[in-house]
Amino acid sequence: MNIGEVAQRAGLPPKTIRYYEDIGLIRPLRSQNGYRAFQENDLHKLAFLARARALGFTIEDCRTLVALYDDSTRESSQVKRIAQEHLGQIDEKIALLKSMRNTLSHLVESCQGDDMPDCPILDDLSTITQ
Amino acid sequence: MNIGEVAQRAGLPPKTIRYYEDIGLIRPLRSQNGYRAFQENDLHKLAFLARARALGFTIEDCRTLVALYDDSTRESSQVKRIAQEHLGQIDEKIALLKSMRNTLSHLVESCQGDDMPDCPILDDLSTITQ
DNA sequence: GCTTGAGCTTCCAGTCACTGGAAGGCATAT
DNA sequence: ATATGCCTTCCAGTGACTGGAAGCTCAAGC
Repeated sequence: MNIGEVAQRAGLPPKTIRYYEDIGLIRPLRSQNGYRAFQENDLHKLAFLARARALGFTIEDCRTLVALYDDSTRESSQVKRIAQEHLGQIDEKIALLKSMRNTLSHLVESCQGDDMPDCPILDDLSTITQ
Repeated sequence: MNIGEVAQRAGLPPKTIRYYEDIGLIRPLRSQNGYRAFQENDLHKLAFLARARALGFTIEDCRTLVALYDDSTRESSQVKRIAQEHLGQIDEKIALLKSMRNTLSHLVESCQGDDMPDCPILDDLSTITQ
């Protein structure tokens, strides 16, 4: 498979796949013409990466996960721990966004939104909070 | 005020304040010794920026908001519109994270997390979803 | 056989919003 | 005179790509 096909099937842009090779996440073979020659295994790894990234795992998480994926002697507890840590990070992000949402929606509600310059949003934002 | 004090009071690292000057968000005066000489107005703007960034507005949003802040002939509807758009983006991010959380927590629950290599998390991740 | 166009290659630069570190000047206290 | 701490600029790096240029390869059409 050339990069175009594998990109299609894994759901990643070719640029990203080249980047993943650059940083050592995958090591596709090369054809005689210099083209990358992807095997089934590469495709699965790339699909893996696409899905893990979509779930918000960092590239470094992915590096560990791919290594575990390749390692037949892994313990599933290792994978579970990484996933749980990530779940915790997602929860933190959600909490932060909810708090931001809360503050901002109060501000938006309090603003007239007319042709006058008075704006509680700007007033609040420029307040120094010691 | 020197940069250290203003950093303290606005709640931003000095490095970030210099960066904000670099990209033209603020234009502090200079003392004869070359130090930045911040006025009250600069302080308020920096507090504004700190808070807006903490609420997740992009730098470009901030640029617009600061311009409106400086513009006494602004209409509050302009500010409200930007805030509402941002609120929508926050909602999108929350929805995305919740969906990620959902998928991931199902995976985590289905994984034994023992010393065996079998791991539904890895199995799922490597599945090609057409 | 020649051309055209798509697809592939590498390499360099840019994105966003900082952050770290080096090298050196300035201010104040001892 | 020196030590310290704050200030300055400049350069480089982060994470995870993304865009674009210049050039090679391949398959199809004439």
